[in-house]
Amino acid sequence: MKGRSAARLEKLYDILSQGRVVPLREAATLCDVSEMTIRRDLARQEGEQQEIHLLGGRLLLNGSMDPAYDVAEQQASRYPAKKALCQRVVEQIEDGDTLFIDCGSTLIPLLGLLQRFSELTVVTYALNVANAVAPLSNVRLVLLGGLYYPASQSFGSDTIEARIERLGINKALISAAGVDAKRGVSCFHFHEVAPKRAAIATAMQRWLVADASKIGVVRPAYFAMLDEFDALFTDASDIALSKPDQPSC
Amino acid sequence: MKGRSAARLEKLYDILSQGRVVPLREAATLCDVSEMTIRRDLARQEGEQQEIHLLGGRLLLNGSMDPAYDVAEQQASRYPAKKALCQRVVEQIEDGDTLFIDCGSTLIPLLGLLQRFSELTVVTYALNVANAVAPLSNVRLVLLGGLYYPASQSFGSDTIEARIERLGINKALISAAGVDAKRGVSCFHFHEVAPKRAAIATAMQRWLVADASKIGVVRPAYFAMLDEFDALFTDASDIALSKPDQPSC
DNA sequence: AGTGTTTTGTTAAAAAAATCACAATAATTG
DNA sequence: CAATTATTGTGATTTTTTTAACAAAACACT
Repeated sequence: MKGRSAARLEKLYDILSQGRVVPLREAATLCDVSEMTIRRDLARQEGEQQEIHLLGGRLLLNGSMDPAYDVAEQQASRYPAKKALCQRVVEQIEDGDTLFIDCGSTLIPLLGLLQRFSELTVVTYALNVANAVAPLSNVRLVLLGGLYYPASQSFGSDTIEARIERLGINKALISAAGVDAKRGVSCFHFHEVAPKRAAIATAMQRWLVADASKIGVVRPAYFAMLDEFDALFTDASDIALSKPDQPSC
Repeated sequence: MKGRSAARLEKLYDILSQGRVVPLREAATLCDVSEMTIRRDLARQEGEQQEIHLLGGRLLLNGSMDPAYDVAEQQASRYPAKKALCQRVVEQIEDGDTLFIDCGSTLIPLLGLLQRFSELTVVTYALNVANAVAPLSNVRLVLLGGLYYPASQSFGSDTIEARIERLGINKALISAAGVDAKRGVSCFHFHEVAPKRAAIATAMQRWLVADASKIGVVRPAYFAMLDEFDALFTDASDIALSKPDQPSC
């Protein structure tokens, strides 16, 4: 029936699960069959869930092949501005810091820059942030869990405030979807309010990071006023800040 | 000089480091240049360290592209066995269930099979489980956070027990690294004991899922005895089970 | 502005990979 | 053992990806 095919797939899976990428040629030689047979084996498994993928004549295991990435599109908007912002932010981070990192796309470019430090702790409630930080061996990761909200790729819970307050956070890096000098700082999703407020309340330093497109904008959920922050990182120049003493760049 | 090119590479790197695979087309659109330019960018980086690879018209980050693999080291991951196990397990799952899903590789093949249900809730403390479940729109995801342990891709915390006990878990799917009829069920990492025990204590049904390679094996951390489970899913036949009344297959 | 350099886009050619169709082989069954 | 069925290999076809070459545009510098 499918014994032969399954046996080959198992063999290939075992090799691939060691983090290797195997050319189709090698796979065929290894299993002592033709390339066509391997192709057919791979097509057969497609019934359930695609496990082994054939990409450019090479077999690889990695999942998440779906090009259904809305994250990339979001990042496309004002990406250079966000990147530049993050570069300025990272200069203010010190070795050994415990950082609270907010959800959203603004702070994503920062995470790759954390490799330069020898030791850090990152606290977050966002799944994409956790995934970007998890491979970094120099960063201790604390993920605040709860119910998953796909729209913001983050978690919410009624105990998240209490859990954040137990953590010794040095610097809270807060992002926002809207920043208005008079009305305050806002975001899209209400479940984000609790963790943001808790981080602001607990952290020794609170930094607001928002590119120019957020300035003067108001979103559904207010979570803070501007003067609750110690610094505002932005590439906008036209906002009247009420804190001239702190480095607002 | 290399400002333009480097900026694009950085941008792509940031997107790719979120575990995505980006088609060359999309990359070109995203950077607002032609595909050829992206190709040239990628060729340029080859001087230093090969970071972004182009495979079959898709960009991916993963390293170890060298096909110089040792055939000799074929460690059996027993993937087909695990997959077959999971297929038997999924048959016992019902629509609307709230499932606790343990960490490790045993239960990973199950997650893709959850698409066939119309509505489920998955509770887990494993990052890889969360990532596999997050894209499923029919599954409500609850991730129990804490400090991240890379070795098991899971989280640990001193409050995880209390948080699990608040959840109404229908079926707890527990995996193990060792199953011994006399000595009990064990795992590698001590931080896994608390969530496992809490799930066993809370859940209405407890299922142990372990392939044959785990039977008769003992690992550092015991977390339960065999008779604490309502069912044992395994492909081994030689273990003397103490529960003949329940469906042990 | 004008020259030389670098960067980029377009086109065409080459190479590689994926698909298809059919023959050959091996396994299964009555 | 013959007949049927399933599985596999080979070669041709189509598609896609990669490479190469050249022209246009942007940039730097005098």
